Amino acid sequence: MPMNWLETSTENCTVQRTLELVGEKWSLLLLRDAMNGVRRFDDFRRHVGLSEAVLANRLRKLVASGILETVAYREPGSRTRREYRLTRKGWDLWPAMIALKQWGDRYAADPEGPPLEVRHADCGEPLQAVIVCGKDHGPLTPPQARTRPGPSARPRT
Amino acid sequence: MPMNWLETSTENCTVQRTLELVGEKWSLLLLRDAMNGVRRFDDFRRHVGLSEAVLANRLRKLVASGILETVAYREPGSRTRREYRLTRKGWDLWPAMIALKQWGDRYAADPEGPPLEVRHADCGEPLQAVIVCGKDHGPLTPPQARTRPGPSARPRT
DNA sequence: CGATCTGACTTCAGAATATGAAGCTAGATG
DNA sequence: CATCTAGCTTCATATTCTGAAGTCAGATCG
Repeated sequence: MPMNWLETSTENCTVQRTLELVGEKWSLLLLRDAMNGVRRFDDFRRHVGLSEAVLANRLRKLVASGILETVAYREPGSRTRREYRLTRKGWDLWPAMIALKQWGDRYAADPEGPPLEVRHADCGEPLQAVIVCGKDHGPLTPPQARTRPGPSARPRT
Repeated sequence: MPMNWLETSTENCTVQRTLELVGEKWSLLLLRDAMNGVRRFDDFRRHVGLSEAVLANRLRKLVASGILETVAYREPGSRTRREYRLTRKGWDLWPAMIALKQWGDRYAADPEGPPLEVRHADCGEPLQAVIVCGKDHGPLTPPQARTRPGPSARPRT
């Protein structure tokens, strides 16, 4: 069992594995749009602004990993088509998306603010991503966290 | 002012701007390592496992955007060198990192668990990324959020 | 004082990935 | 049965990444 992070193999790092699924160029932007209700190939293509070849690849990959699923739909006067919807697994990336948006709102927004606001439906206050612990202590800051090797920590080869 | 997301320009989207800074391949993995105490060029290179050319580019970009800063250090018997440390702005990506790790811990970990554990120093409970609102209602789920165009929303051209 | 070592890069050729445009396909519709 | 369209594929070109080799400057060694 490695004693510190530099000696620990990153082969089974869960951040790394997450990024292998959603960390490619465009993937998180597709999920941003999906979380805002976009579902169709052409809407993704035009709104996100990526090439069709890459879009088809990314959607395939997100479906294969269970983050999106295809659902048949039919508009009157058109044939059956498939749209892409977030699964539970996909929606579980919502806190990460809000956390990225929150950072961008603070450090990268236009002076007037962000182009999209996400608020609590009940009270109208803006959302925040915070870190708490299993006993609801928090919000926590990095110095309040303790990091240790986990059960699958293996030494770097 | 656009009425819905599909008609809204993504040019000033804060998620997109965040990903332009940290969404390239390797960037978030470098920040993962930085948050775990890695500071030196060669340690990043060996532990993260990317090429030196790309590492130099990424570090330059992260320093240019104020996420990392270089600090001179000197080990006895060596010349002065520079190490890379997270700034406040860089540490503010911590909730996003924890949120990505949390998703990976749930959906992409080895059966035994993750190779790294992050717990509350005081009570030992694992950390969680949760979404709350400014009045501390929460944790919130996607259906409890309301999304609207923000102050800088512009129509798509 | 010249030779060697080391950490931190830079350069470069070849491989992988993205872009933009054109083409294909299968069910409507006229 | 010819045309239209959303949803892909294919392909040539451009960008980005990889792996290896080379550069540089300030130690230390002999």
